[in-house]
Amino acid sequence: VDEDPSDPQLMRLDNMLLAEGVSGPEKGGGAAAVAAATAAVGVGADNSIEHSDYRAKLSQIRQIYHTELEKYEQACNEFTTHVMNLLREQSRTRPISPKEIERMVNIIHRKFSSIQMQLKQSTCEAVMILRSRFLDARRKRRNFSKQATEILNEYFYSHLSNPYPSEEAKEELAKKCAITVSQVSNWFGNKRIRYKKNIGKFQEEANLYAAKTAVTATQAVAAAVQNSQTNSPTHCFCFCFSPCLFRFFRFV
DNA sequence: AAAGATGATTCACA
DNA sequence: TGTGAATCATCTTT
Repeated sequence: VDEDPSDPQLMRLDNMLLAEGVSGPEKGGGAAAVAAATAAVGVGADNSIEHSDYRAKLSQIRQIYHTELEKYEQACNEFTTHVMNLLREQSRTRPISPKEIERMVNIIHRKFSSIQMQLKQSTCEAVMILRSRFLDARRKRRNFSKQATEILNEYFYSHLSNPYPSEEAKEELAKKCAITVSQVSNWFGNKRIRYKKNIGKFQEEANLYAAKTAVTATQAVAAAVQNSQTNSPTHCFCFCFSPCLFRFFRFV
């Protein structure tokens, strides 16, 4: 897919989350984080997500991740100082070595970092869910506008002898039709094969578009004729033998 | 609901 | 790598 929907922001978040190696699933704990993160992936009843919607939800997830992370950080610090205070109190009744304190702090930090890992994992999952739903939504087929098909058909039937638009032509068509270049490519791919399979079925359409382009060509000729009366007459000759006109006269 | 139309995807090939 | 062909999935028409 050349129009990759993967948002650079999303990739950054993914990479950030995955780079540190998310640990294996540890059940229990971090449930609140999972709930918070996945809650951000709510979708409409029709299960479709607009691009802006998608971005909004993505930043929502990111925000949840960061606030949760901050909360854990704070909780970790608070708990550590709490334990330190307890140890200090205990030191009045029994001797406590610095090594024991260090060990305690280590245990606490390990515990909290494992919780943070779970947070990362659940955020990752939430992003994945969001992304897959977004992709599903994009997968949904929607017909092009009438105007767009008109433009595409005009090109197709006026280039019937070689209906292979160049990359530049595709880009221009895409721009005119407000679709992507790959959609233009798809359209032409489908059109060529379907036209070839049943030329008879498309005859009417072909005539229609040949006539349509002929009319514009005729108008151009008329303009050229008028122009040639005041300027050089060579232009008129060129217009008269345009392929569109030629085809038009063959059909009618 | 069935049939037809149409945009997208997949795969093979030159 | 662009294309043809087959096919899928969804939209539109009947």
